[in-house]
Amino acid sequence: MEIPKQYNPASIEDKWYSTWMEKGLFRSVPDGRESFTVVIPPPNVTGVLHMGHMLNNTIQDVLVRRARLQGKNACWVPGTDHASIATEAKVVNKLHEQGIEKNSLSREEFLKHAWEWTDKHGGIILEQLKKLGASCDWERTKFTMDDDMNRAVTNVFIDLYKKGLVYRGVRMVNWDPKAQTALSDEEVIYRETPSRLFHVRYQIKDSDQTITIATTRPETILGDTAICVHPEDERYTSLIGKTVFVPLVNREIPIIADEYVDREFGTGALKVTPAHDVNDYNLGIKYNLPVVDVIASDGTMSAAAQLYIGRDRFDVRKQIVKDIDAAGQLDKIEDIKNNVGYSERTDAVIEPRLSMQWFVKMEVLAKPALDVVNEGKVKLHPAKFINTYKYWMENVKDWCISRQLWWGQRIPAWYDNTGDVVVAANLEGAMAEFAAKGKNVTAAEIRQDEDVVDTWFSSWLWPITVFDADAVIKNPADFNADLKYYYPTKDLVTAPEILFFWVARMIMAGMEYCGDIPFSNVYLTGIVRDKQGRKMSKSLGNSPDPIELIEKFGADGVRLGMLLTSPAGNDLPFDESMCEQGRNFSNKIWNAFRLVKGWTVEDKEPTQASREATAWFGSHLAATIAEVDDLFSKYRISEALMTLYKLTWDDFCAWYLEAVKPGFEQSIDRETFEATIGYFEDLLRLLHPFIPFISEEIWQYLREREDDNLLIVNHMPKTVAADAKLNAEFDLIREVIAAVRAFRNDKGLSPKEALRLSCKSRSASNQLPFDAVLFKLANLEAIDYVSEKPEGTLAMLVRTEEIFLPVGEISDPEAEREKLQKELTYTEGFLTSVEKKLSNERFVSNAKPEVVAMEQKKMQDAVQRIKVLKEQLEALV
RNA sequence: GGGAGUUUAGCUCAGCUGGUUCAGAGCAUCUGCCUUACAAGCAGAGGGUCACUGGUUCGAACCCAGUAAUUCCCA
Repeated sequence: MEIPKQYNPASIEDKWYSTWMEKGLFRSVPDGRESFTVVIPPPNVTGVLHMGHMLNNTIQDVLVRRARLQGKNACWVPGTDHASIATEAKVVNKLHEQGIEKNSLSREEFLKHAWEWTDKHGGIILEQLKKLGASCDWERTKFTMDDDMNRAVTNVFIDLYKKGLVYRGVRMVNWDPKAQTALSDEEVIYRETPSRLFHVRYQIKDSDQTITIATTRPETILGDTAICVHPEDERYTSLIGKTVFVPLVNREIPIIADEYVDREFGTGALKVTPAHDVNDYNLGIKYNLPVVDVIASDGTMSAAAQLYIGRDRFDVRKQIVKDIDAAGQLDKIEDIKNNVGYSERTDAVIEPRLSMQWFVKMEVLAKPALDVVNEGKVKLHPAKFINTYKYWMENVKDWCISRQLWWGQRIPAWYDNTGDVVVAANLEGAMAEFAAKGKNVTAAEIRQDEDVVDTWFSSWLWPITVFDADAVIKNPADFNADLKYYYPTKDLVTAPEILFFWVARMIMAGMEYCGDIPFSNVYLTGIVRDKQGRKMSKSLGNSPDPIELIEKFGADGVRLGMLLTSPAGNDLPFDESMCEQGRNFSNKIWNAFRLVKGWTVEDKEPTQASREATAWFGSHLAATIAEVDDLFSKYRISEALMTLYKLTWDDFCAWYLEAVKPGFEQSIDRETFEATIGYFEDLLRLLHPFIPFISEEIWQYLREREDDNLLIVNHMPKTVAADAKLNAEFDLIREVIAAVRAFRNDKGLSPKEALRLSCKSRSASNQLPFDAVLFKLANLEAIDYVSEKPEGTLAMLVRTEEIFLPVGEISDPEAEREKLQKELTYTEGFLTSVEKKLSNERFVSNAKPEVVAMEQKKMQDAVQRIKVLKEQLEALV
């Protein structure tokens, strides 16, 4: 079989993905094994794969594939999120392009369009995940707006309402007066806009004095209910507690003091308009101020304004300034720039507006969710996020769950003509509820709340409802078999920015509805950024297309590229060159495979070098596996990968294979060959979670395999005990070999020219370890054990081993002397510092005995080195 | 404005309980090699005021305080 020199991923990846699928190897059903469950953070149903998904899902796949190889019943549940705001906005835009406006459609008509859109674009992202190699159980694919998921949302809303945890309340929303709708924060665009800052004098009651405030929105003066100053602002302390008159309408309002006020801005006195500014609203709550709502939903002045009723707020802004000036209360006008919010959709200036919304009380729910993290039942990786989590949970605010949208689960609240409200799953239920209140209301008199719930109100149930959507109304004993088996899930992989929105709430829902945590570990990824450190986004166009990357570097290459330098919680400045490194690694393994595959095997005695290398690699492999296990247990996935990368590239390819490799056109003995294949298999097992495709491909051709012997469902290497002494000895020999190579490099000698190496610090009865490997890889013709430096050699020190290599004559003795002298000076300095330390009584009495012993060893080594260096210097003369 | 984090080689990051010759790894760079698996490669080398200032300690990249830069979350 002719194997190409370069690994070509394209055909291989599709082949293995279909094989795995056909054989149902991603499928999981409950059985007697330990479960290992991961639920995907559901991506937007109509979204396309971006680099953030790539990182996130690669990590999940690594964890899942590793668990599978550890013999666990691995179950990775995929799915998508209906993403109400994002999806609705996309549908609205698409309809707009077709000349259809949302407000010309009925709710039902609009939803029909939305479903069409969802059916057309939904699931693209899941298909893309397959290209990446994601080993999800696709038969379990869920959507947050599946019927059973909707049912769960309604049931939870009703349940929380009955428990008194859902209530209606007033909240400040971003109001678009043109579209007549509330907008989410994401839909408001802030732009620096030239504005004018008007300084207006308010008359103080029973006094000749006035107080001057500065405002960019003078029309809201009519809604003022207080003036606020900083309590330590000496200009105003005497005025605190007095009252002033609102200009033009002469309403009497108090002067209050709060540290919120910025003394530097404007005049240092702030008008407080709770109905039309978020900060003012909060001040209003704090000081129990009345709310005067002077702007109507269409942006005109309301009756409460008393003046200018029905006129647009911007006309009124001009007019009121004139009127205030006429009243002699306008102090001055400044030109400034300030940030004004505009509607993303209509470009109208956003008005903060109070409106009735649904809320979830969080305090009761947050408590257990905080406890399980504090107690370490749910672990965050990296742990630094615990601080943020705690801070948020201890200061948790009620959750506004209503959204003025149509795409999503409609709020199961029903109103009669009087505005009285009941909560029920459907109209019949609502009528029954009203009847229970003693009200006789007909179906025609009842209307359902127009709003839908926040998207997170469905996804906070995700780890429960993907298995048993009706669990939220069941006792744990009645949960279905899936939920009982798979819940709690093990690892959740997600981005830190949704730690609160999603992760915290899932923990709350899990505790509330299953009485147990939803997952044991939360792995928080970083944000994928471009080289300039900017977040990757569609609008910047700085995000590479993941599918193109996969085509260029192979899925394995891209997976490595994503993981090589992305420790948990750290941002990942993405660069294609990392995928290149990943691809190169694939190629390296491929060529190791080519080498091994090309060997002819014979029944004969192994060489001494092969025996030594085989013994060492077995022991080193064992040590590395232990190290990798430890790193995984700490979720240091990048480091685990780097450890395996070095094990494969350096230890296996550069050292082991070079040591056992037969000469040109020579055969290899069976024993070494079998050991090599075995080691190669172990490497593939270890690497499979990271590079599933190439590892499976090589696995199949490394030996004759039965049809169903696939690596994906094989097992992790059986661990043996590592021999630390052996490994340390090999490290020494590596250094000796490196020294010989460096010597050659330095002296311009060809690697083909065999050298005679002499060693002083050992004897024939105490030889260097691994001398056959040394002999082969350093290309020696002999190893002599000597008591004196042989003539015509150059001495070198490797740790405490003194070795000599022949040099016809030293080409540049001066440079040699300088080098030695430099090292001698350094070592003497080092010795001095160690001696100083050891003669310090406080060190000797305070430091741990091991540390002192270590220092003594250091001192002895240094003395020895100095002695050798001095001898070498003398020999130079 | 409130809170949390980060700052170590050109880049991305390790450095765990303060103590191994502790200042590390990968990539990049430089030098020499087309050495019969691999130039997507091999061998070797250089590269750091551990952000700054002060403190604690026998001893600080690590602990404490302050300063600066920067990122994120909430407002």
